[in-house]
Amino acid sequence: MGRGKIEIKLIENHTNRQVTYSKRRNGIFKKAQELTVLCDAKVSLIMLSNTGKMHEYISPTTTTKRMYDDYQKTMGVDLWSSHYQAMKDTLWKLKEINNKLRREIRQRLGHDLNGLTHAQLRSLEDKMVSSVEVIRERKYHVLKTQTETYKKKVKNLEERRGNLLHGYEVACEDPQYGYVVNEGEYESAVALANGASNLFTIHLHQDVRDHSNLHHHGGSSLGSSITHLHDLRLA
Amino acid sequence: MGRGKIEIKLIENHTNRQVTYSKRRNGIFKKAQELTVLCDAKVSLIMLSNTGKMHEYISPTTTTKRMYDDYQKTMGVDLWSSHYQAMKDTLWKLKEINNKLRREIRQRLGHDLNGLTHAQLRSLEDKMVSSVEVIRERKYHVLKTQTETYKKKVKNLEERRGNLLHGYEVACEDPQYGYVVNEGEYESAVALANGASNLFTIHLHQDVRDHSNLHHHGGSSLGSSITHLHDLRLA
DNA sequence: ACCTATTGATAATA
DNA sequence: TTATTATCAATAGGT
Repeated sequence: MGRGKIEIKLIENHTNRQVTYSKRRNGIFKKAQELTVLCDAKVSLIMLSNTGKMHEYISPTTTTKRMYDDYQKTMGVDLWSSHYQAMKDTLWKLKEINNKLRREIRQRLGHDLNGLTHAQLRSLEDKMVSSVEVIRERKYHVLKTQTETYKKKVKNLEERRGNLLHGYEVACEDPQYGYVVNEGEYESAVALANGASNLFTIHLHQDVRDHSNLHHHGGSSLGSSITHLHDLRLA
Repeated sequence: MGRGKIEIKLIENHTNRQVTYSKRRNGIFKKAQELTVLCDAKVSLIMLSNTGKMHEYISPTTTTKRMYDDYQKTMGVDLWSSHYQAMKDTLWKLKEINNKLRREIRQRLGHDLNGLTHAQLRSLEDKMVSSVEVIRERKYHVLKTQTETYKKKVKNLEERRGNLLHGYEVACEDPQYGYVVNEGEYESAVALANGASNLFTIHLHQDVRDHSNLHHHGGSSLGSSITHLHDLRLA
């Protein structure tokens, strides 16, 4: 249909191909819309040109997602199963690991010991005892370090105070002054020492879907009677 | 186009509608195929009649899944994210919990203690010590129970043996006979006692996708030049 | 984009 | 369902 029949084979001329694509695409869109109305059918039509432009028609009575969901049901082949399966597997493995970890912790808390034999209990006890030893050592270490740090701070402050007093040659004998300075610095030191516990925080970050590279420009050369036409460009 | 132009509105006559659907459907399929060839385009066309019959055309150079994937990328909105999001969330939470559990275990093993303050270490130590106490008690309990079970077994066997000897009034003084019986039962008893540890097994089961309710019948009234046409019926 | 000769699609009918 | 065919619709090539 045209000024001469054409063979159904790739149109070599690039411009010609573009024009034909555009014309025929609109033709198919119109036919899809007519079928939707005439026969109460639901149509999902997605077209991707060789230049990367994407266009779709979807019947107003449905959505693209629903159409593909129906398609999946009908085909019996789960289009997304490959996506799903890996995730399901991961999920399952994580759950399994999780349960094992929980059990281990419970046992180390002294619960859930019913299933363990005497030998297992003995082994567990030994491990716990040696772990307690490590913890105890660490505790002493922390205590010692903290004390030393504090001592150093105090010593340093005393020195600074001495220098101050000496440098200005001020015979300020009021003991309250020095005391206040000391106390102030002491409070800071303690706050600093305790503040270290704030480091004990788990920092989490979640990857977020990238929504850039989306070019969506609507429009259609068809009449206003045709709605639900989307003109999209591949990123 | 036909013996008279028609308004684009629902065809009331059921039979007429069916006929028109069938004809126009094939027309669109043909045009989709022509577009694919002429313009090197990729087309995914899914049609669902009001009678529940589903038909699709997909360009030979691609697959329905790939078209849908591309479509999603272009739209930026992940159409199946609703399916996945819950799963993704669960996955993330599990990972988080997992990490916390691991950390807790490591700390209870005496590792990773660097971030803990003296107070935290002290608390951990106390918990561990009391847990060890529970484990120790359990250990003794198991030992005691096992011993008692064994004692009972032995006693029971001795009684049975006595009854046997007495019942048959056999003056079998051969000490090896009784010894053998005893030993055999002893082995069983020990095996039974140790066998309890086999109960310490986690039973796992995974749900499997249901693939029933699939009706797939191919075919198309178009010529052999049009391939990749599927005629499907909704389950 | 628009035009129009020509081919292609199809509504009515059998 | 399938075939025919008079008509209308789509479009190839040119502006």
